[in-house]
Amino acid sequence: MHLESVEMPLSEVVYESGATLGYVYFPTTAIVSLLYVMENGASAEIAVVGNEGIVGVSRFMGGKSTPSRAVVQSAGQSLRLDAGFLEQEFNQGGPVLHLLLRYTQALITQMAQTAVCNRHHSLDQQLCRWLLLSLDRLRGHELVMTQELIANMLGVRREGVSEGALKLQHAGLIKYARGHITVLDRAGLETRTCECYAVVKKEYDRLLPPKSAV
Amino acid sequence: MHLESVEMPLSEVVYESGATLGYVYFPTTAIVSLLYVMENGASAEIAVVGNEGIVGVSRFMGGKSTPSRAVVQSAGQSLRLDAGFLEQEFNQGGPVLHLLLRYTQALITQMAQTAVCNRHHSLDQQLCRWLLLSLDRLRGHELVMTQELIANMLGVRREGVSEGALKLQHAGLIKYARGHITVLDRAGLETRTCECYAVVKKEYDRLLPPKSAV
DNA sequence: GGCCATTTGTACGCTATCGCACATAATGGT
DNA sequence: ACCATTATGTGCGATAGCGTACAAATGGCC
Repeated sequence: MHLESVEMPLSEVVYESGATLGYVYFPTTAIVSLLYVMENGASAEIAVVGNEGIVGVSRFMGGKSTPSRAVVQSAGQSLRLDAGFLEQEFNQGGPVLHLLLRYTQALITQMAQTAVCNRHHSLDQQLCRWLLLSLDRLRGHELVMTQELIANMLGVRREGVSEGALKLQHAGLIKYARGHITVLDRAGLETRTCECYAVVKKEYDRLLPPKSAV
Repeated sequence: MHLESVEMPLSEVVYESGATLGYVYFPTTAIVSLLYVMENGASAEIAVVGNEGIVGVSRFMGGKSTPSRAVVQSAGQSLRLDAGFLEQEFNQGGPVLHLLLRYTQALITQMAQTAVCNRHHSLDQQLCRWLLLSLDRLRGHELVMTQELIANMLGVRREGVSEGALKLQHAGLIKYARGHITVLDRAGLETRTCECYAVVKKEYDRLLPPKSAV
């Protein structure tokens, strides 16, 4: 069979910047972060992919690689599909092709909104957005993630995340403990985040209605 | 014929956020900016499209619309194609499909890099990047563009652009005069800009080698 | 039970950019 | 030639986030 389940441990690099992708991944319980690492080592997250999406879009888009890196943000499982097989399927057109492309458009929206958010919104707002994005892609209400790692994703200082997380904790929205965040008040986060979260969410719902499946 | 030439005046809105696209456009001499306008009116450019690309990618990606707006950044001409016709062509697969998708991937790279750049680089660097992106899509060395408009694109204050442009002018890299910028030293701009420009440029060259045509 | 590495909290000066206010300069229409 | 409009230059205090340094707390491990 071309499709097999694989375990994805936290911080695993799914693919490296510029590398040709041998597989594409459909996260089931894992969450994967697409991020760009700069020459000086600083990084910034470009998009998040969970069970709604596909890691390795560039493979069927024709480029086979991208300048970004994919890292496991939340450990879990994914279905791995041979890229050559997917390409074949893709080239036959039909519903598979259209579903993949609609997902890609949703991904584009997320990237675009990330650009806007990076430009205009406060660290606090972005932190809330990030927590919500992760939460949407998780089963429960707890994420395993240090402030250091969140800072890497957002492309900010760890101290900044520390302060932001404290505010949220004091407000009773989250509970933080050595790499374990429990979200207590989801609605509260939605109040504090910027419009970017809702824009992306709405677009995902529009392009990928819950019923659709491969 | 399905393809016709249209004039695109400066600042024309090619399509509005959320609107269904009736046409897609292949700029020949025009340059189009994709930007997102926030609730409070502030905006940020997400990508630029010139004669290398297509305005209205979302149409064949399946979404028919996007949350962003397309505005003419530099007046000129474009070829306009009926979206339905393109879709039809697209669905037949083959080289047209693959070219469009490769372009879309290049566009994705540009958006991703914009996100990174917004996060990490200085206004001065971003200004240089912006000038180079425009320059690459123009015939000559002169762009018609007020500082106010550049500020809108970059999502920064007009005063910031003013200061940045002055520095460049004093360094002899550009000449600025009431909405007319002449680039005198392209290499100088490349020195001052961040790595983002080169990353995107390289990826465009890789995905869309000069010889390819529809 | 105690040690050490990891994670988180806090402080402080620095810088880029913002928001606002206003001065100056060039252009075009009448 | 004049004036209104548009475009650009400049100054200032405010602030968000940075870089750095260090302290405190927690949990794993021997």
